[in-house]
Amino acid sequence: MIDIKLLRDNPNFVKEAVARKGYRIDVDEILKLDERRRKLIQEVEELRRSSNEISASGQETSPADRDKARGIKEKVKIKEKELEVVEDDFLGKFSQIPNPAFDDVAEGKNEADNKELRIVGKKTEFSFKPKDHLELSENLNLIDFKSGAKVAGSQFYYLKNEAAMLELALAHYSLDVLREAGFEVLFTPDLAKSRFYLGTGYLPKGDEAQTYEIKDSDLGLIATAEISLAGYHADEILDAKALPKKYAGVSHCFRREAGAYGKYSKGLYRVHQFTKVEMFCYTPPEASKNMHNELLRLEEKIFQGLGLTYRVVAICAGDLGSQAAAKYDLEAWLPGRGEWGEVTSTSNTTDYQARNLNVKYRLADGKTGFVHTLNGTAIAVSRAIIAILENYQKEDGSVAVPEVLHKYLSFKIIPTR
RNA sequence: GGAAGGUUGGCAGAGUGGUCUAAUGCGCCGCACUCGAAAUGCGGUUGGGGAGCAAUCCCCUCGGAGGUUCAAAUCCUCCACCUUCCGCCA
Repeated sequence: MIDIKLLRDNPNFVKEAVARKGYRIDVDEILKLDERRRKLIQEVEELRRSSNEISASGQETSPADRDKARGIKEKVKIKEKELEVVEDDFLGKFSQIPNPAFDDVAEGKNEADNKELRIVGKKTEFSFKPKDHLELSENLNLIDFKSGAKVAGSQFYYLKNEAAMLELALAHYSLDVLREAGFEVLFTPDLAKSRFYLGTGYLPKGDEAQTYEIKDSDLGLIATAEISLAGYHADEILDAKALPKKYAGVSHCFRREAGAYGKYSKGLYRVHQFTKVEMFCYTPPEASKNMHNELLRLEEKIFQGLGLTYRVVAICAGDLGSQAAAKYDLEAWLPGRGEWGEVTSTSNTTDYQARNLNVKYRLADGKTGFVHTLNGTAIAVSRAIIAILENYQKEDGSVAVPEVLHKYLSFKIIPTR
């Protein structure tokens, strides 16, 4: 959520920020609720004060005072109920106000208005007609969607043979890059309590349920390790000297992708389960912009290392979602479809997540404040596999393996069968 | 799955109904001493919220939610988590 003071002191800024992101929220209504809420708080507190006065005065209390205190308590109960209703209403609406986009984020309504910053590498050229990853993985016996569908449903799969080894190698490779960059490596839980999977991480526009929930429990399968890594320091006050904290979290990611059928819903591109190495950082507020650049730089380093062609896309205000103040995507060139496909995403969520999860830091003078949190994909393995298969395929149908992965694998080529 | 014991401020840890406005220690901040530092001494230091220009005042906060009482860290109920032991298991 945003800072409530920002809303009170500068409602017009908030209204503009909401409009820039394309959200429809009645800010004035929220302000009115806040006023009402504060008035009720004053009334409740005044009642409590007078009752405290009676019992905190000394030792035994007279029967008359006891009656009086009992009477006050009745009134408090009624007022508190009233306050609770207003408070819930207020909080529900207030927490929907999105994190304002930075000033330097481009205006725009949706994906179409995102801005290509640069292309790195050249679109792979072939002397033959390149196949898409579906055909390649079929021919090379790498992915079994049919059995995946039988056992778990459509858009589940078995990763087989060299592709399975490739998955491990890609994770290992990206972790080595991140360890060298000072990241602490964690395998996180693949499940989290609702407090963390709601509102923390991956939330699509719209209200479709995105998370798989565990029956009769408060747990859900995480859609990204961003959720488990953001929860890692929830309700903690971190020493300013210990910042920034940089984590590389490995997890499986589970997404229901409800209603997301379309052109690219076949194959590995959009699946219900995949492995991902996620970067997640906690920084002091003044350091988050630099860290965001650092995360983008690392994403590029990883993809450059793999020899893949990509472009960097700056996400416009209307496509940021509620949490991010700024966001960059990397899109890899996918010859099989002849288009760019999103492979990473890095966001600066400033103090928006930290306020929800109550993550603070303490300065040397004892003052505390909310940290900034940032996240970025190091490698979404399934999509990286698509990019490798489609870009490294050869005319005879075999696929070469990027050199940087050789040291993790016992093969340098995925041979034809 | 069974049994027992726990959860107190940044950390450790005392506190079993009434100045708890939470002892004490560590850490941290300020001041004094010092050329400077260490040591020492003195003072400060949970977090959140509300009123006020401010000084300041008030409310809440001892794992969470309810309850008993004029009064709850302390008593009762439920829940979560942690530790140890037994069983089972990779």
